[in-house]
Amino acid sequence: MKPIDDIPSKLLCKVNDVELKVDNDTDEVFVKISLVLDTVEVRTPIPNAIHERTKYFTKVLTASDSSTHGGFSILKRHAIECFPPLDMSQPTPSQEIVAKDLNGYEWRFKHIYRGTPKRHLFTTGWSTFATAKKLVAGDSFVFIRGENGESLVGIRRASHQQGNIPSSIITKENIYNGVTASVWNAIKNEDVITVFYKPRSSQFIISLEKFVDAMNKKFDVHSRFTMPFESADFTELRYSGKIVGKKDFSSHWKDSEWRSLEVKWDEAASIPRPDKVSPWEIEHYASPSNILQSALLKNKRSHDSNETGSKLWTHTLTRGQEIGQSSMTSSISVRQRNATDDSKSPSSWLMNHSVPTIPKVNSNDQMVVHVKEKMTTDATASYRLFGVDLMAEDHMEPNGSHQKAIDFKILEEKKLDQIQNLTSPKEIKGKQIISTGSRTKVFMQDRGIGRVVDLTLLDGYNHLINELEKLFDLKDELHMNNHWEIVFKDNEGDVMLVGDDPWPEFCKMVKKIFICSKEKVKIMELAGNKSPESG
Amino acid sequence: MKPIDDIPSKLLCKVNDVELKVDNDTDEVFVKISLVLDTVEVRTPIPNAIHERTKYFTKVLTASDSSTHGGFSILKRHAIECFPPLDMSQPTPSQEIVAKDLNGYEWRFKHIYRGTPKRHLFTTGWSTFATAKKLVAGDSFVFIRGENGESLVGIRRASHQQGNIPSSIITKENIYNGVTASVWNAIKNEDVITVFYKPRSSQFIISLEKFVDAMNKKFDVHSRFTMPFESADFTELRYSGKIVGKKDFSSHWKDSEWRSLEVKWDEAASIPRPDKVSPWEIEHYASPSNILQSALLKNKRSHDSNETGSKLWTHTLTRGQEIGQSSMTSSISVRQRNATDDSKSPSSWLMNHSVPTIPKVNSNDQMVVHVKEKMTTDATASYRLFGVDLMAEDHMEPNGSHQKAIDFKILEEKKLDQIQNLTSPKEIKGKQIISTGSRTKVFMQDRGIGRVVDLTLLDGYNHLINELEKLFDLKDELHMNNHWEIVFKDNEGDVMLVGDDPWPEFCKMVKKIFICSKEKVKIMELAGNKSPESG
DNA sequence: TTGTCTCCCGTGGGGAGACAA
DNA sequence: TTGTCTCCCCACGGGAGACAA
Repeated sequence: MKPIDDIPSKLLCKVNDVELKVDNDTDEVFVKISLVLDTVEVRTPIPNAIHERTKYFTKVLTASDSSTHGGFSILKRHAIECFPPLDMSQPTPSQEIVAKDLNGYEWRFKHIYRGTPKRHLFTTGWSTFATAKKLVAGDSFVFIRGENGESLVGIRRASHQQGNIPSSIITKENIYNGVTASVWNAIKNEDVITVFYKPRSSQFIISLEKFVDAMNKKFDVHSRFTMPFESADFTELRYSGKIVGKKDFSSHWKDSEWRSLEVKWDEAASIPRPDKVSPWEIEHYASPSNILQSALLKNKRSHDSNETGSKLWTHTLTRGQEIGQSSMTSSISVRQRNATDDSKSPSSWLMNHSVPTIPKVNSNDQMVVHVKEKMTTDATASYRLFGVDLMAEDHMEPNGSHQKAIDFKILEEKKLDQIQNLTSPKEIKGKQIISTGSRTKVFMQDRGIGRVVDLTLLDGYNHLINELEKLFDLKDELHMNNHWEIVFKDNEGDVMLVGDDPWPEFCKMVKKIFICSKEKVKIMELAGNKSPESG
Repeated sequence: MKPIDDIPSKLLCKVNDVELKVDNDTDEVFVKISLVLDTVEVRTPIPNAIHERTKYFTKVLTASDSSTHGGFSILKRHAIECFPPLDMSQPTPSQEIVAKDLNGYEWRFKHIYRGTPKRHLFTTGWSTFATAKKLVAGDSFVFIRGENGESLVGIRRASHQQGNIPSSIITKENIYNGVTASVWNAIKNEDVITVFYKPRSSQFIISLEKFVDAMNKKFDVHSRFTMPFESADFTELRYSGKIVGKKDFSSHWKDSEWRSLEVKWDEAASIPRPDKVSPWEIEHYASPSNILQSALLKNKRSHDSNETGSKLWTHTLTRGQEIGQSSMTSSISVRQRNATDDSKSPSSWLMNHSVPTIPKVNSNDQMVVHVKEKMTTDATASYRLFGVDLMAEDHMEPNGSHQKAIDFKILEEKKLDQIQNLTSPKEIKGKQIISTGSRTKVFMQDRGIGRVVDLTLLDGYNHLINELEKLFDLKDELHMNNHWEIVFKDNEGDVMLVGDDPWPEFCKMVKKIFICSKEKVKIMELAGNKSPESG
């Protein structure tokens, strides 16, 4: 039984059903998608209700908002747009705002207009909410005023924070076997394939349209491209690079285009970027007008091709790729966004801010269209669908105690699975060569976002420390040496103190650099809940 | 592909490896067991160390203990037995008690003797601990006084509290498929089968001896039996009942005895009981003298049958049964205990109270015997299988905690914990090593961060030891040689004691150096780990 | 001897205006 | 207009003896 040998690297599917879901613990949204192979008839579902224009606002939490002292500042225009008007004749007008979250729980906030100068605030009720949702500075608060009075609240976490902690008794191998076996069963029995899409982490379902487009583009070695990313504040960043290699990187999955393009980025970036990408993630490098044009074309076609839009390629995940590489590629919060993205449309807006709830998208179109709308919404928003995401383990560097649990997991799995051995030796070597000396990721404890240093531009440890202090705005803290420790993971996966090796040796073997506090953190759980700034 | 049809309902296996583990979040203990089908040869490990007498106590938390007001009352005899003596000449004698938990975290408690009448209390530090571990009334606190001053704390939760929450995106089908596929692969490839045993919830591994016994007992419909359970305060409860049905209840697994007996209980009970049981869970109803007799017989036989003791039946789990009923990890807390249980023997007491184990058996027997001895030790104590004291959820092992430290702590400590002892960036600057020659990594147990020594700059073992003491801030500890063992992995991957080879030879073959506690070395030998870093 | 209660008091945090970016 | 600070004050909870089981 080696189902992997008999499963093609991609499967043409139709969308059978889509369920929007919320993780009850984390408020993380995801979509459960049921797919059938394209040979099977798709059922025709009930038309959708009509989407109405919706008032809403979102605000990235400031340090004050998320601190334990006091409440939440509401921007004036947000208060006016989304809350019932206050009786301004009173000295300190106030009212109670009630709103439900994605789980259906009701939250009550005292909305008060006070202070000198006057401003809008949430006081009573806010800290309960912030504590319950474990909000920290940088996370976002979303408020949607319901037409019927039923308002909604939602959150969106800043950098990619920990999703689900995998049960410690479920190994990656197990999940992997489970997924492949499930897919195989679905193929054999013409059964549905149930998959999960998590925004910003799933990468295994691609809309057929997108896939075909990518195949037609014919990316060759040496050709230049751009790829959209998401910055810390959710805005789009676009980086350009050059394709330097093109092949099947997984021996298990022949003819898989998934991450088949090896790339070199033009410039350094503040966010981590993969060194292998899939054709559908990138665009040919073009002038802005070109981009606009191709966008328009694409938009047009998407309106015509309802049928194809409902079809998806399911990229079967590969052991070497997903399991082996996930730790490298994952923390990348890669949101591809198409230039055609109408970020002003309410539905896409909602998705972007993780308040998908309650499908208000309503059309009289048929299911295919309906699905397609939703899929497109997702696709437009992120261009990545899906995955049984072997997820949490993906995001290994960021902060917090949870993260640590995951780190252990990874280490453990490495030990068990000998992951390194599963990927082809060539691949490993190639990767080392590419990552050596040019771009090295740096992570700092309690900072969710990784940075990158180019060691080839530095001439020694002192220089490196200067650079790190600059990157993380540490002034002289690292040189002062009373709080931080600098360590690195080497090419053998060991974590070593920075400074023991000669500089050139260090540059050759360093994979990632970490800055950690020296302080013994006794209570990991508690420490993990505090915001970096307040702690 | 329907592997389920081709996997027998039970597999005869030998124990290949056992790893004690702790869930970092919950302090829940579990064991990772690697099994090989009985056809494969089992390797022969080194005999076991001697278990020493250990002082410990456990206390079920009262409402006052777990309330947010005030501290923790310590019974007088516990304080006297387990804490250093207080200076009773003072008006309110007090001291600080330091102890590590299974994760290696240190907890500090103020132990004070005060009030009228005088009593022993934990004050400062207790509430932090109780909060962090999320203790509630009814949970238990465990304290073990280490011989070397390194005391240990642990917890044991009262009723079966929820263990790992399965990730919302991993379906039961997926796990099920994963498990069956993994087992199938192991069968086909004669590979190891890795399973996880969780005390009080796993029921799929049974010692061969126990299984054969059960088969010989021939339980028939209408025959009466007793079955042991565990009450809320961890004491044994024994309920009797009658067998009312007997058949394969799972259509998937033919000839499976697993939960093949439908039963009716004699009386109502305060704890949930299953209505289907497996033959090895129950005993024929008998008078106490009969029980004693059969116990003696069994004990005798167990000494004769070294070979069979190391074999296990792995009951392949079935969809309806495992996935459905045990909900992945937790369910009815069925503790089998044999009437022969000598609950006065220290080991059984320890196990029952979640303080374990280290098999006190030392023998010069071979692996099979060794494994078997472990099994028998456990079996004698509780008749519950596996490994080294799996009884309690928070089972702790004085030496075992180190083991855990390794599995779970490595990265964490690397990042946060024990960093303080290490060199600082300042030191780094002045300490640039010129030689690019021989750099050898050194790792110390419970220190996450590796260091490097240059052996070419050293002229012998003594020098090396000096250097190691410097690197890890050990003063004279290595020379004192009462706690640490220095070992190395050589160019053939073997782990050897440092000092046996001539210095130049050593320099030629050493790959990595490890500093381990002597205890840990023993554990490694016991568990058969191949290198300190993995264990 | 030890579980619970009540009293005492310090800390932390929610709510307010001040102030400055 | 809105983010941060500081001040104020109260509630919560840790530490103590009282008291009773």
